[in-house]
Amino acid sequence: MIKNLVIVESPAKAKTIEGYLGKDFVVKSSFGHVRDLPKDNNAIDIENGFKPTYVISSDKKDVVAQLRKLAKEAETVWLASDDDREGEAISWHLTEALNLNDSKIRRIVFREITKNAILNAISSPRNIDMDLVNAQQARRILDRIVGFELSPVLWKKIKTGLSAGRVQSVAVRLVVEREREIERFKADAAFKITASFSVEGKTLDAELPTRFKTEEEAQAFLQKCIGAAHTIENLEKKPLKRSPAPPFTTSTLQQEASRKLYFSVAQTMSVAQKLYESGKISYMRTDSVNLSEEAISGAANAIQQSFGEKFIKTRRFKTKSSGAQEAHEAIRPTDFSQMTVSGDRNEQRLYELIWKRAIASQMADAEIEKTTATIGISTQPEKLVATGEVIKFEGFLKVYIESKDDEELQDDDVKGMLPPLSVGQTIDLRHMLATQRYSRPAARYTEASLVKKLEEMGIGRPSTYAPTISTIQKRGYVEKDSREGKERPYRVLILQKDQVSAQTKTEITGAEKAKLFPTDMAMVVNDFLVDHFPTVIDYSFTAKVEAEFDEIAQGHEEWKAMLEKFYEKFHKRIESSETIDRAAVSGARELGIDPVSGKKLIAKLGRFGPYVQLGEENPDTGEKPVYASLRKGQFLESIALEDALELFKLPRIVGMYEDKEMKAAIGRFGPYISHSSKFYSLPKHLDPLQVTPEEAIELIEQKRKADAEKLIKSFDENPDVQVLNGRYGPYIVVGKKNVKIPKGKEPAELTLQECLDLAEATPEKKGRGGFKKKPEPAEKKATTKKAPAKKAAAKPKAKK
DNA sequence: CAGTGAGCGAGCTTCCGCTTGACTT
Repeated sequence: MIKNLVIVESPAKAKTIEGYLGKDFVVKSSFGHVRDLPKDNNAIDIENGFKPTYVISSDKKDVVAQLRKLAKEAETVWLASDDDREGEAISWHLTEALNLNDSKIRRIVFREITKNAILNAISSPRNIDMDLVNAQQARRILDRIVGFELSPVLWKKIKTGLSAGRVQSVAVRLVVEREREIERFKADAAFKITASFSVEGKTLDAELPTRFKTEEEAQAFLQKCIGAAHTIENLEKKPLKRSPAPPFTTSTLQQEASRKLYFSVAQTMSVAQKLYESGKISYMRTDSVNLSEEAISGAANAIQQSFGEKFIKTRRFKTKSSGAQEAHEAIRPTDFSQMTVSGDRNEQRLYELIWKRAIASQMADAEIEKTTATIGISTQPEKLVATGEVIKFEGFLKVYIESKDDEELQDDDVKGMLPPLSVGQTIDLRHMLATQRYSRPAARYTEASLVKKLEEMGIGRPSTYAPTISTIQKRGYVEKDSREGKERPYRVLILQKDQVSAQTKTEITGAEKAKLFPTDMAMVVNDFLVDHFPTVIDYSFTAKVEAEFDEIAQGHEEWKAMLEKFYEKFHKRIESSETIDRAAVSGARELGIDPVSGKKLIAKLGRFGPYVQLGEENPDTGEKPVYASLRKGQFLESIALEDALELFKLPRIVGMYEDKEMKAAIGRFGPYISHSSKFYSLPKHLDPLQVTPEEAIELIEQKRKADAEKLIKSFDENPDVQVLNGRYGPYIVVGKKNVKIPKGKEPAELTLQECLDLAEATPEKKGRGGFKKKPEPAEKKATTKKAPAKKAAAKPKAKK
């Protein structure tokens, strides 16, 4: 018999809270939502006022059963899910799923996990706010309708398996539009003048505030500077203050961990999860920059201990993002006196980052003195400017400096101290440079900078940023990739010892590391959605519906009426999309005429990905077009005629070996040789266009030798079955399936039958993503070799 | 990692948001 059952969302939270409450309280977790719309297409009865059907999520059956049992025994059930829209809905779903009646339940909320906050909450329970619950239902149903009506349109018009949704489609759109912006971008160059002086053995660097458009102008300027005297005309000192950034939210943590530790957003979340579960940090999915009073005084104590009174300046930050629901604190250490933690290297590094950021947020401003020296040139009216900074008081800079994205970086970001100067002082020129500098296009998104952008637009939630980023990659819309840059020449003019000389140097431009690139599929799908469903893919769509959800939450609007209004227009668009011609959305583009054959070259997106087509079908002459797939790094929108023509040179027959052809081509994993249905990757030094038969044969024989060394056992009766030695120890291969060897079995003594049985007992790997699914007919033996293998088992499933 | 690129059309796919483990090739 228990007196009080408290239900929270997270098990780690439950553990902490149980410690705060007496033994009259049992604290359990719901592990998030326990009920949801079923996966099928009839979850919402649109005709009957969008009536939803809810089911207990399959992975929550046990949790709900356990909670139901405890709730039955308990006198009072305290529903303590998060203080936001989703949390309110979780509480409501719990009352439904656990059959709780109103007299037994109390709804309580708190926004920080501190003893005071919990006890306060217990002393002021309230009822479940049905307006807030309805706002959540409207959100859930709208997302389901958008996703489940839009995606099938894509299956019909573009490719099966594609997806669209309120959040992911906008994320893809951002990446697509950024790519096009970069594609359109034309860099313009200008000459920047810098000068280096010698002041009593020390160096003083200065710059001309204006730039010159042409080399001639820059040349003329340097010429005029020959023999000039340089004098300090003015010295100005200005005090500057810098303030620390607020403590981390999910999105800012992902950004900093990406910039400083090179973590992916998923990696950041999984490392943070471990820190949270071991009680070292507060909750990591939050949009709040707020710290509890207890945390602030904890930070102040730690600062006092390590740096002294002078460095303390407590602050209460306010959130800037409008969509924030602030159900939790900002991300912070649970114990500020712990500067480091145990755990693996990544946990330690992420913790340190969190500690520094949170501590710095409660530290004094940095005081800086900025000096600007103006340097006159006796032969010219133009002035050079040198700036330097001296830190007078470090303040928060002692522990933490926020990093910036590439696009925000300035060349002169790091400034040192100037040598001692006085007005009227003449200084010696070492050299003056006019360097050609190109403007840069907007930077491609990283995972983290895309999250930042989404958050600014109020799209997505802390719990979904990382999953959204991986969804758009899994669906084949976006690829995280690195590119080598290209060399670009630039001009430098040098004035030294009263002589002006010029030289051409080269710089690397356009190199990218772990950036997001849209695929051709993303381009085609995005254009289709923009054309036919402009509303839902509009950048302000989420903001608009959020405003309506707020109205519902306030009780000013009825949720069914809101959905009705939205659905009417949206569904009309879905219906009229039926008539769209498939061919019109293939992204076809004419590249030009092949100068050799005189045939037309077209690039388009097909069922198997982007390809180019040379020539056209002509029934009169019997002429047929030839096709070639685009390679990694090539795109429909940007591939040039000459690069496309190159594609037709591969695959190429290298020669014969054991009466079979050896073909060279480039595949998903790079260049390779194929021979008798087997593939052999080409090492870097072999070019698929140049590789000789001898080289190819050597490659095949080497690979065979290596494979033979891995082989433990094979069976003459069935060559599809082998026992091999792999990276993780011995395993069995049956056809294309890898099978684990159970403990206690000697790999060398396995019989064929044992292998087959083990393979049978191993479940199929359910991987999605590949477009090559070959469902085997269950009953009939289908051995038709020539027929396209597209027949699936015709086993009608009971529809519900 | 090939070859393919029309349309026929079985039966599959899909959303967002809240939470953790179970996976170990």
